[in-house]
Amino acid sequence: MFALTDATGCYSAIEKIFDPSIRHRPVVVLTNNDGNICALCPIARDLGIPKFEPYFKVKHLLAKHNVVVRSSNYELYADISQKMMNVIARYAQNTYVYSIDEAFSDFNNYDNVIKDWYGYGHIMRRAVWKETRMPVGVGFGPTLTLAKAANHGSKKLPDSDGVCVINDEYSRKHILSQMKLDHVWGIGRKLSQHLSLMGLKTAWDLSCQNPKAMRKQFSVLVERTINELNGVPCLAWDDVKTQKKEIFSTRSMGKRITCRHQLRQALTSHVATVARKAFEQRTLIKKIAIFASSSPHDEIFYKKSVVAAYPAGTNNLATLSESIELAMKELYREGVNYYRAGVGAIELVDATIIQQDMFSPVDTPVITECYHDINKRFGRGTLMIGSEAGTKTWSMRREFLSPRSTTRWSDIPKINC
DNA sequence: TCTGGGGTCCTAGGACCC
DNA sequence: TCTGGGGTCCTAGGACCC
Repeated sequence: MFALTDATGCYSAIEKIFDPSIRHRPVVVLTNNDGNICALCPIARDLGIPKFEPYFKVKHLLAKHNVVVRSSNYELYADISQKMMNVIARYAQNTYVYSIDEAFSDFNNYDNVIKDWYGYGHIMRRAVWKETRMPVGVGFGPTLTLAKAANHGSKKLPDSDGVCVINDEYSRKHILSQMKLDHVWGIGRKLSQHLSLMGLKTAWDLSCQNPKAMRKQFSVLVERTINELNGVPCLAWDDVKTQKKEIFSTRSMGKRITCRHQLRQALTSHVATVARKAFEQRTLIKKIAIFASSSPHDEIFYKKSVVAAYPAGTNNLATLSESIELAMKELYREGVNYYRAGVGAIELVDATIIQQDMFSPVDTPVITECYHDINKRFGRGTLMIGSEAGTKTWSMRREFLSPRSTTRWSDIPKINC
């Protein structure tokens, strides 16, 4: 048996933890740069506020309903998420954190021990609430896809109270036949359009299709999904956390960049982020892509990307920054209003097994290690590449940022008696 | 007249996830 | 005026190998 535990309106729920005055009010959270709405609390959802709408388009609607608006506060969310995951991890032999607000639990050896999954789900749910004040839904199923479906049911079904279990034919049909096709894990917009043309409407309809025939018509992914919906496991997760195969850092600008110096500053700060993440997971970079563009909503869309290669692999920030300098020659055009820029490591190799190259200079890892060590001890930005220094006038807009209550001494909550 | 059969690696693009 | 930021996997097609 597997379980999926998932927070309800995660970001908006976290905003409510440290601000009791908004607990009974509708709350929405915006994406980076205050662009779109990316999370709503149940009260806001019931008011009919749309998700993934540009903020400027729904501003009037939010004002009308007196909705509380917050900017994304990832520092706070990441910390609360970790606390939540620690509680969840206590209740199964294996846990896999799938995203910031959801985790799979593996109960393979518990089948003879736990008789009442429904009751067990409520124990987990109460523990998370008591220790972190996060509301979660729990779904149980014999495959990961069915656990996902049950979790969906735990929030959407009218007769559910936060826990849903698929453990027999009756419960499987009951939940799948009330679940829309595009809510199935692995079925996105395009596929559900195709499938609905074939007359399929619900997850149950999909599960009744012939997997082999669907593989021919679509792909192996659809075949797997159908099998999973029928209780035949096809998906698994790795026991150990695997290294990332790509690492990207990219942002849109709070204020457009037009000058060369600022674009270089933004790119240098992105490459520093990528280098740090690569170092943390102990990989070397063999190829990076450096890119910059105007906004796709602009009349003339400018987009350019440059790839730099390091045959021997590197995580040396100075080496990487030199590539930024070179790329600038190709990326920068006078008169372009840069809206977005970023850097992505697109080829990574394990740093613990290094293939030497006769023709490339050998990196001195000591400097890189010291650099990261100092920044870790004294805070990010203590050391940086020169071209990153200075005021970042383009940095993202976060007008409605809440305090980082659990990670900054200056933001610690105060209680006035 | 008839022109093999098996494989790998790479890339671009698309679809999906949160 | 103002529209997120990450990731993964699969497929098809081309180049190349013996």
